This record gives sequence, C-alpha cells and structure tokens, in this order.
Amino acid sequence: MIKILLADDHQIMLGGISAMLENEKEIEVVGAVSNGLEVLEFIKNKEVDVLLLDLQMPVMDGLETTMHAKKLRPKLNILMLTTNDEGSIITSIFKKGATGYLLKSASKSSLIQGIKDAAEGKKVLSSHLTAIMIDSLSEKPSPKKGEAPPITKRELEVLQLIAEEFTTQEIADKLFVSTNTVATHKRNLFVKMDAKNSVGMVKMAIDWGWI
Amino acid sequence: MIKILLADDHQIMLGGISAMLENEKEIEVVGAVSNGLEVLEFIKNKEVDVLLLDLQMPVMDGLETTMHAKKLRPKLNILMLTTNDEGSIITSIFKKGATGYLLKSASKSSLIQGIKDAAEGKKVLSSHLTAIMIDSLSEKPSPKKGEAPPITKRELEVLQLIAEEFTTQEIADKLFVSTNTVATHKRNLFVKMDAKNSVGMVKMAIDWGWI
DNA sequence: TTCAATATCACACAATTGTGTGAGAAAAAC
DNA sequence: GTTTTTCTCACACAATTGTGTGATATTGAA
Repeated sequence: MIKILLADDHQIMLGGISAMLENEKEIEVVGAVSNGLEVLEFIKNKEVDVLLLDLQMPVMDGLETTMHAKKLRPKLNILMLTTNDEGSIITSIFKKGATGYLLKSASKSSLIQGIKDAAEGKKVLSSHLTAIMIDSLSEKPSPKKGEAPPITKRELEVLQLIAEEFTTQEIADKLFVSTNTVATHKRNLFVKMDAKNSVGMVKMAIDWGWI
Repeated sequence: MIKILLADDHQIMLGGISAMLENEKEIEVVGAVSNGLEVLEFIKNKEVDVLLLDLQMPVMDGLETTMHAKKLRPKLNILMLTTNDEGSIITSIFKKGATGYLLKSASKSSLIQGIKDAAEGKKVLSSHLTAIMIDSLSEKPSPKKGEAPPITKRELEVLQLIAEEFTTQEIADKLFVSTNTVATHKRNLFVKMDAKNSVGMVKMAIDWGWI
C-alpha cells in the first residue's frame, strides 16, 4: 500500500487526482493540502511514501517545499506536477531532490504508473518534458547575448587567479610582474567582459567554462 | 537521404555500424573517421546531416569535437555514442550542443530511429541514460566536501546581491538597512563560508545552487 | 522564561580594488 | 617590414572592501 500526500492550491486538482486514484488498491491518499507549509507540517507527524507536489503554489512553492521536505525526510519520494511551459526550471526540480515530474495533463494510467515507480525510487519523467529540459541545458553556454569576448592568454591567467581568491599583490607575485601590470590586465578585462567588478567577471568566467 | 559521418577510434565499431545501416535506403554513410580532428576536417569540405560521434576518442574526444563542429556547422545534428558508465557528463553533451545520445549497445532499430529523429533535429535520448543524467544533476549541489554551511535568510539575500555585482552601498539601499549592517552580514558570511573575499563566496554560492 | 541565534547599527582604520592617463618593449598579424 | 596587439610598468587617487570591537532589539527554540 503506497501512502500518498497530495499538494495543490487548486481544490479541483486535488479532487480530480483523488478520484483518479480512488479505485487503486495499492495506492492510498492519506492527505491533501494546499501549500508547502502544510506539506511540511503533515510529513512531520505522518507516514508518507510519495508526495505529489504542484510546482506552482502560494506561500511555499514546489521547489522550496522539495528542498525542505527532503531535509526532513530524505527518503521521501517526490513527484512534481507541472504544466508544459515550465521547462527551464526542470533541472532545478532534480537538483533540489525530486524523484520525478509528471505533466498535469497526464493520463490516469501514467499517473498511477508514475506513482508506483516513484514509490520504488525510480526516476519518473515524461519524455516531452525531458526534451524541454535538455533544451534549457543547451541554451546555457551563452547566458548573455552573443559570444564570449576574446581574452588574451595573460588576461585569462589573471582572471583564473582572481577566481581563486588571490589579491592583486599575490597574483603579481605569482606571475612575476608588478601589481600595476595585473591592475592593467584587470582593467582591460572589465572593459572586454563588461563587468562591474571581479565578482561579475568570475561569474562570467564560470558561465563560459573558463574556470 | 540522410548523410551520416561516423567517428569512432575502434574499427570494429565503425564496421558494425556501417553494416547495420547498409540496407537502409534513407541513410547513407558518407564517411568513417577515427578521431575528432578528422571529423572537423571532413565536415569542412563535405555535406553531412548527422554526425555519429563516439564520446571517448583519442586526440580530440566527443565533447570537444561537438563544440568545435557546432561552431563550424551550427545546424549539424550530432548523436553521441556512449557506454552506460558515463552518466556524469551527459549534461555536458547537451551543453556543448549535441542533439542526443545513444547507448553503444542500442539495437539496430533504435539506432536507425535515433538517426532519423536526429536528422529532423529531434532530441534523442535513451530513458536509461536520462535517469543517470538526472542522478548526476541531483548530486550536484554538494560538489565540495561536506555540507553547505547554514546561512540565514538575510545573509542569503546579501550574498545573492553581491553575486549580482552590487556594492555594499547599493545592497544597503535595496534592503533598507545601513551599510554597516550589510558589512556585518558579509563579515559573518566570510566566517561561515570560509572565504577570503566576495569572489570566493559567490563561487561557493554557485556550487551550492544558491544563485 | 531563559538562552542562542538573528538582525540591526556605529566608528574607525587598514587593505584592496578600481580608474584615469600615459608610455615603452616585445610578439603576432598583416 | 610595418602595423596592431599584447604585455609590461608608473603614479596618483577615489571608491570599495574587509576587520576589529562593541552594542541593542527581536525572535524562536529549549
């Protein structure tokens, strides 16, 4: 018997899912709540095998709820319910520790199968959403418009050392040049990378795979 | 007619794939090379619709090849061939611009279907490898040893604003507190995160998925 | 209720970063 | 073989960051 907790801010959704699962002998809906905080309250006291979680909720959304719920009950299996226009955050779902995701428009059979898979800890994914997720991954390399700016070899060295938390003085020592030189390299980097400060440059360097 | 280029450092693999595709009327193998450099040479001069690329190759591996090939021919569809023990880098495959991946142990029919899908630009994925990929995503949050330090809500806000290249003064204005307060939060962050400067904190924040 | 953690602020001061301007030598590109 | 880019350095100065020390009010947990 798989114990399920439903979480969705739309009563109709809760009702619909409950109805879908009503005749399933292996599945028992042990609760239905309408936001993340209530989820956390619920699982503190009661046993739950699978959490069916709406991504969009007031007070505490699915993502945050997943994070907190996983801390409370690391072995809890969480299935995220999404619409198909939320592809860009699907990777986050898994980073936070969810077991899988289902489309809200999923059929009864795929819902039930998904729950059973999740209960066993299997990853649950709709191929449709997976494709969207991959799209969002491939879009990553160029976070800003256009190409990575052309950086010289020396500038890259300086940038990498900045990323390693070295001061200008320390970088100068490592490269056997004066601090003025390092400062000039940084100055040029700021212009090329259009960054306000070292933090900005390092972030971009990470985005572009330079560190 | 889909024009295919094969790239694998194992002659047997090349032979095997060629044989598999021999009787396919819609697919034509226009070349077979054994490393990434040869791939780039090939696609410079000749027309190719789909590139079937081994992930592990000498001289230039599949990942690097994908990156360069995509620069040369942005519309080229690349299918990566992998064994099932390389899950952790599957996300990189897509980040570099590949269209999909196939298991080397794939059946003839799934290979052919995969190629046809790829030729149309469709994402190609084996559900098995997708699960591995997602595992590697969920593992990401703690790349360094140990746990992420406990940061308060306010400290997180400050940290996120630092990452957005705001100065202490600007952060203070945004949060309606004094610069002294922001400085104190930063001070505490330095201790908690064991960072030397803001750059270090932002790097860790990225590692831990806080920004 | 008491205690620990959080969030707030002040003042002072050293260290570091970022900017403006100018310039010479070496290496690479043309 | 000339031109451009890269790498180097200097000096000065404003802005920002990071540190040390101490203090008060609020909150939430024990």
